[in-house]
Amino acid sequence: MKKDSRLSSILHVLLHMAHSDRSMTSEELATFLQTHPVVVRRTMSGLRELGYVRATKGHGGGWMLCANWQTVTLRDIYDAVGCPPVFALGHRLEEPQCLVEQAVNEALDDAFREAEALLIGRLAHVTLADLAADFSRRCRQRPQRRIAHGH
Amino acid sequence: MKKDSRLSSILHVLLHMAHSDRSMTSEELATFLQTHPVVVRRTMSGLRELGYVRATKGHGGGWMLCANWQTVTLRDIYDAVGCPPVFALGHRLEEPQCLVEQAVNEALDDAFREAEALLIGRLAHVTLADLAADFSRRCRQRPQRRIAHGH
DNA sequence: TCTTAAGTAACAATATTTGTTACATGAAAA
DNA sequence: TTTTCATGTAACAAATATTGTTACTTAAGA
Repeated sequence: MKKDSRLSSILHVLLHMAHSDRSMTSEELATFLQTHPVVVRRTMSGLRELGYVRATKGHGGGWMLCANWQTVTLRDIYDAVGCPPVFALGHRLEEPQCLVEQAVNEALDDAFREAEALLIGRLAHVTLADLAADFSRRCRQRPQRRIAHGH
Repeated sequence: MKKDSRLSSILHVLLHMAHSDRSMTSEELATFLQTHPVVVRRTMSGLRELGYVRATKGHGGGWMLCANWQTVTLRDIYDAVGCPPVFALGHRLEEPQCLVEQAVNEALDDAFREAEALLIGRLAHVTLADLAADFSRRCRQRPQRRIAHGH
């Protein structure tokens, strides 16, 4: 299954915007992501509606941050891009008639619910400022990662 | 992203097989899943290779359980179907050159790793016997779920 | 008025799971 | 021995979701 990279992409461009004092066009941001400007506008639209960024048209226009860097968390950004499904695993039917299938689904859903709660909770405890500080810290402490890093 | 339902499907048919004392054909199992017999053979092949089930050809043939119901866990079945990716969320690039993107990816991966470890750990603590017992318990304790259940 | 840049709809490309067909292999029954 | 049944597997089609692209509109500034 193709993975949804909108959260990762948006966080990437937000950090770049934080290091710029002027507005940046969709084309500039698309260069960071090696993608198409329309993809940037589409993905950023959720953040604009929630007031985390502002877009202006015409000469000198583009995208400006207006989120509170200290209070907005990765979970807020996850919500802003539309709360995409977390798991690639699922059920054949959501509301099966078969009792056996109901039992299997509920047993699996127990585990899925816990894992999702953990993940979202972790995202909710990282602010954009934390992420930026983490970026700076990584650069200072682990410069060797600039060359190559495993996955 | 389309969700992978192989784990759910396989557990479903395994529970049905547990309630049968004869071998069952791919066609019978496919009826439970409302799918095609070839899908059953394809998905079961991993379990066959690991010795959790045995398939016999010809008249009276089909699939027979030979897993230790007390020791084989949902995690073993997850492995048997090929350890499909857990998350629908991911990164645009796995090994980006951009330092910002590296920092974002690693921050997200920390959360993903924890959530995946929790999920897999939960699956590893549920044996097939547990699941069967849970099924029986659900039937006894919550018969109203037979009619409808939310999701 | 012209140029720049976002907003958006519509559609193509891409990737993954699922569904299907076709054919080979093997085992049991007739 | 031939027929029938059932799995094994490759190849391909269908369905679905994300990503990429084009075309056009709206709006702001030079």
